[in-house]
Amino acid sequence: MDEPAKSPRNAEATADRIVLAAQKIFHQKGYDGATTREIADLAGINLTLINRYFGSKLGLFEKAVLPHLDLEPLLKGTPDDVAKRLAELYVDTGPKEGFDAFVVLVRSIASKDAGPLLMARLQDHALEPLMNILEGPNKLARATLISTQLAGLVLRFRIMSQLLIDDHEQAEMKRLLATQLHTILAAGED
Amino acid sequence: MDEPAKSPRNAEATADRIVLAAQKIFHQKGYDGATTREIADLAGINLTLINRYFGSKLGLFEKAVLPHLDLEPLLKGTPDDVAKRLAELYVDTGPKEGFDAFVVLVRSIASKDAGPLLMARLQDHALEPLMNILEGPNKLARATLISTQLAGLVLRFRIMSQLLIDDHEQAEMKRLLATQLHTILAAGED
DNA sequence: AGTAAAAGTCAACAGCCGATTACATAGAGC
DNA sequence: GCTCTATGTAATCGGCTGTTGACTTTTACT
Repeated sequence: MDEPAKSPRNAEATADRIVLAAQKIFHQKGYDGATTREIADLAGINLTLINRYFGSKLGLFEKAVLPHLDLEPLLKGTPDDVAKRLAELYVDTGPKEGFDAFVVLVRSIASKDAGPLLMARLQDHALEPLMNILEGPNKLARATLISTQLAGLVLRFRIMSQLLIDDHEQAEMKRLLATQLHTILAAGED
Repeated sequence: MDEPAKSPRNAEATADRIVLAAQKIFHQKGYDGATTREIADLAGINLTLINRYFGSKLGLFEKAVLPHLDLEPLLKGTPDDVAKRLAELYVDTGPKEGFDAFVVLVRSIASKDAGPLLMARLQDHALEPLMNILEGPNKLARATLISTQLAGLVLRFRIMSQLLIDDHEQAEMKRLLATQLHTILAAGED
């Protein structure tokens, strides 16, 4: 049960531990709810190292969370592929452990400090990629309706996840969602 | 531009002023971001009256916000009516002034104190009413997909509302959304 | 071995927050 | 007019937060 032998005086490794701990705490409590002391404790490092390595709490947030707020990796393939992948991924009643940047987004959107950063990032790395894979007319309207549906699903299944769901209902939900997404994604196809 | 002549020593009127101010501040900053001092200043009353009349900040939140978190009034009429009404209401790029309980919800969902109250209330006064107006099978799945879409739209148009939208795109969005909602709402009709 | 820089530690500051206690004032009923 | 109570005010407490400056320890290099 010894400590993991904290490799001696390695700045890079220390910064990594801080980032890992920050992701976990930001995920659980959002930006405002997270405290630098709690992050430091979880990382097993001294509080002041956060400011030394990242300048400020907000600087740490930018390094630990913002880069992972990106929808693009999920949008490869045909409209069919994308619709099924998103349905499978976002209708998920599984355990909520780990780190999810979109959960952090919803839990931090009201923050005076982190909110503006999140909105700008979402614009460039969620709505834009979504518009770029669409064919046909009304790209903005269609991309918006998809992104809002996904945002709502994050809220429902990854934040308000206490309400359990029957397996059959869950399967039906995935089917309905995939159909809904496909309708919008393929609206411009022949 | 005088003050509204604070009627002398009227407890009920004072409590009302506090509620009004609380709604405005909670709307703007969410539960954690709002401070009792700011609410008291806006209401033009002494800070301690909040605790006297409502017990605590959370008590004020329960009286000022929770009762307005109710989807039922919007669900009257035929599926056609409901779909068009929701599309018109939730795809709205208008000014974000006033008080909207669903905005408060999204901005407070991460709060350790207010979060649980909001989740319970949403379950009883949003998902339940939605399920009750549905005919046919898979009520939970369909009601969930509608509620998540609406939640996402709140986030997009009432919180991340800085991005303006072309009139044509907005009209198209309403049309698409109404179709989408109607498909789910009327899934059990003949 | 000696030195200088990097890495880590310690103590504390200044500010804000919700809540409480004790005190002052006005109004209603007799 | 007096008193009791409801209403409003002032001062402050204890706690938490992000951040900073001064100090100590380790590592790398000559």
